[in-house]
Amino acid sequence: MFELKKQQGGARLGTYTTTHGEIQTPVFMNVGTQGAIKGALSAEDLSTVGAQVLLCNTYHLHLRPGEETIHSLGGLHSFTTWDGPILTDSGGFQVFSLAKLRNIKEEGVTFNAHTDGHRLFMGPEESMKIQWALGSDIAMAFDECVENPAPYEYVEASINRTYRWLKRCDEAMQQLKSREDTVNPQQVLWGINQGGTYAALRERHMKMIAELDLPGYSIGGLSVGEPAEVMYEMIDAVAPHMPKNKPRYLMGVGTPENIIEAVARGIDFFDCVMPARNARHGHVFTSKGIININNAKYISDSAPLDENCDCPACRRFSRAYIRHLLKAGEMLGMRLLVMHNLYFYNKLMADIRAAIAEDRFDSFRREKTQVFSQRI
RNA sequence: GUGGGUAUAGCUCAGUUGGUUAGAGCAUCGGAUUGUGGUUCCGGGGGUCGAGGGUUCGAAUCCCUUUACCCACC
Repeated sequence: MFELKKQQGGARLGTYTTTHGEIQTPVFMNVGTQGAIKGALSAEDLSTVGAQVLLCNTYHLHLRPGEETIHSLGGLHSFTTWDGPILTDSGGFQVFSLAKLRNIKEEGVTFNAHTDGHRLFMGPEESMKIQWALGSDIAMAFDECVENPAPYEYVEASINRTYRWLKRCDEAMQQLKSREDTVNPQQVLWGINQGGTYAALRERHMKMIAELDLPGYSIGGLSVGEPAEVMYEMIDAVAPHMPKNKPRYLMGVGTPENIIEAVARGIDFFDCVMPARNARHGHVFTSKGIININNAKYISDSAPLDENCDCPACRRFSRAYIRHLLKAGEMLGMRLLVMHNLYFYNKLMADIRAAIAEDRFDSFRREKTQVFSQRI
């Protein structure tokens, strides 16, 4: 399923094949938590911004409209009309980030829904059942994302539990896929590495889950408040123990600089809410650095957001117009900004792939990490 | 013309029996955001309290004069 085509230093160029199409890696997965990218983007717009993969969320879609509804309508691909690859997150992170009162036990987690506060339970079997019903191409394991910082003893106990949960996820998925009403028989399960900011625990846990021989592995629980350097150290600790011929996914990351640095350390898959969320607040990624379109200096700026960008917003509209739309609360302002930022991220990944293919990733890395991080 | 009312930040308004450096919301300006609760969070700037005079240790607050606007009546 995953073909590693080339390596330059730590950076990898590959192709991951699903029944809904090939994914060229390194890749950025576009986050559409509730089945759509926030900012009024449709499945059609996903193609426009160069998206290869859509990421949806088990927990949110379970709350509404419910996985049974989506299953009865033929699964997420049919429901959203996005015919490309879809990855579903397991809900593990949402339990950690959204739920206030959560009670973690061996069976799973009891917590309060963020929508109306009702008590609900989710464990490995529940998460797999939902993701199976949704019919995503890649299902993520139900894991525990521990807080940062967390005591060593707690994290150690947690990775053991997350390992047991992973085995239960694997078994549940095998059983479910034998059912006649399976929407996506080719659905696969990826495992998630945890271990907080303890390199030794990260490494130990990675070795444990690698033995299960799953078709993909991810690193979770990072970019939750720790410095970027610590995150890079954790990747360096884990990556050497990830199977070489399988995709590697760094969950929830990150800034353009974070992504370039992680690619250099051997990561193939990324996802992050940052381009979309920041866009909604006027924070724009450009080829020359970061701008805040809310700033007064753009009030009569006739230039596009990024003169080197070919996205629908930049091809046609001025900074002044988009700033006005955002200030005036017109939905189009948000939509154009989200489209631009996602186009930028997907283009960034295409540029990274080209750089690796042409043996110039090192210079690309040196040149771009600085530029993309600066404010202009 | 007569009577009544109002006047405090760009806007809408609080402001206790007169008592620290006159506040809020919105607007404005800037920042934050990392496996997304879609208008969020944090911070900054901005006032001759309509004007002038008086009382008082001290006035946005009390008194007088005046100006503008609003309402009612003639």
